[in-house]
Amino acid sequence: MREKIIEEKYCFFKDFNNQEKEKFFSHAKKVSFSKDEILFWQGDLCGGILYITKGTLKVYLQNEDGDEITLYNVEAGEQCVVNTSSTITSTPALGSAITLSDVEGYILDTKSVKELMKYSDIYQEYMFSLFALKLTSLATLVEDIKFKPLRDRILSFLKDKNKQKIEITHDKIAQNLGTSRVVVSRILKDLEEEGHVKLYRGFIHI
Amino acid sequence: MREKIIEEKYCFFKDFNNQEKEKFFSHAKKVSFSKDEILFWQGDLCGGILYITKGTLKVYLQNEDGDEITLYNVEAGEQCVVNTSSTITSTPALGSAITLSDVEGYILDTKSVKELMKYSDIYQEYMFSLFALKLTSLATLVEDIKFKPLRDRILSFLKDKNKQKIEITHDKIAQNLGTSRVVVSRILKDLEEEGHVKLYRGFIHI
DNA sequence: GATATAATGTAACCTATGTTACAGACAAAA
DNA sequence: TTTTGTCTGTAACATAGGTTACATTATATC
Repeated sequence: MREKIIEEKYCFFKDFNNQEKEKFFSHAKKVSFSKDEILFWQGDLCGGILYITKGTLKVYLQNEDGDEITLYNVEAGEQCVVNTSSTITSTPALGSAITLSDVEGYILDTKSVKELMKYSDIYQEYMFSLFALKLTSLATLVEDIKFKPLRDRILSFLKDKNKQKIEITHDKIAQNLGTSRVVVSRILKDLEEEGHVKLYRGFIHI
Repeated sequence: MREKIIEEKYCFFKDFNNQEKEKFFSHAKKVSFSKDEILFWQGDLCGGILYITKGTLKVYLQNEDGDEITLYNVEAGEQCVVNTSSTITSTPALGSAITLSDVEGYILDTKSVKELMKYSDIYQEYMFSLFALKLTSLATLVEDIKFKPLRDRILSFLKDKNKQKIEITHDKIAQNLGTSRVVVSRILKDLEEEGHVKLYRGFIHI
């Protein structure tokens, strides 16, 4: 049964009563995307909220020159705040979203989201905590970009993966942090010499 | 009658019915602060939301070295999202707030805020649109810091004031943008030579 | 294996921004 | 008027990060 996954992954679902669950599933539509698909562009209006059961997506900002910087990733059990914000206030998405892997999930359309919010205190509270959380993470991002040297940001980026072996290219890291590949390579080399990491083709060991 | 000011300044108040207004004013407490008072520090827990009827405050981030960067200002008729977020989710404030002038207003305590949110759809919707708005402004800030040259950020900063004569010191501008006074002076001089501004002691003409 | 493609290494360079240090100019207070 | 503090101007310098350009590997595909 598909629904099991949602119930396991999304914390607010555990607290839902049967009516709330019913309201959710009677309107949610099963969707799936393949890797590297754009879910929405900066400026688009989102018509619903995606609840991921499998896969990962990335939300990022882009300037005119095509330079980008990642705001955050979204995995199963998480809800994308840019998507949410655009959906419930009918405003343009402030960033773009792209799948980093094959993604499966359910989409709950705007109308149903609003109804469920009105009906369910639990759902509503979840929304607010989501906003609060992402607001904080954005503020932290501002602080990091402004005050942290790239070296530290790269190290944090790697350590946040919570893995020994991180499969990523220097180019991807550069994109995530909003800098260039050469700079990342240079700094990674330094970090290797200092013994913080060990570099291989396509992956990095901490 | 004091209440008039709130009703005029805050848009959600216009749509309130008498019961909603009653709920608000039966719990809101009149407060006033003098210039340069700290309302809360980064990390503090806010016990209520401030509704300003007079004056301006500034919300900013600070790193260990004391360097700071302004997130936004809040004026009469606006609600501070950092304050709001901390209050309704009982999480530490992600920035600090200081008054830029004498400030007057009403504080609605956490409990009353939550009750009013449950009771009033209008109030609730206002909250969400506030979050959405500030999320966007933070994302824009990230984009600006990362991709815009300081020159442009200074120009935008000045033009956003929507005045010919802007009374501000180079030092204040530097604090707002998270840079140093010398750099601001240098760039302002350039802007003056290009004919964009005219510099005086304590104020700037556009 | 041969070849093409992607990932990495590295050098040489440029520039915006930050830092330190000090001088002059103005304004308020005495 | 003198003094004191605040604001601005400017020079000289340091440096992190971005850019260009090209060589060198590793991996995948033929």
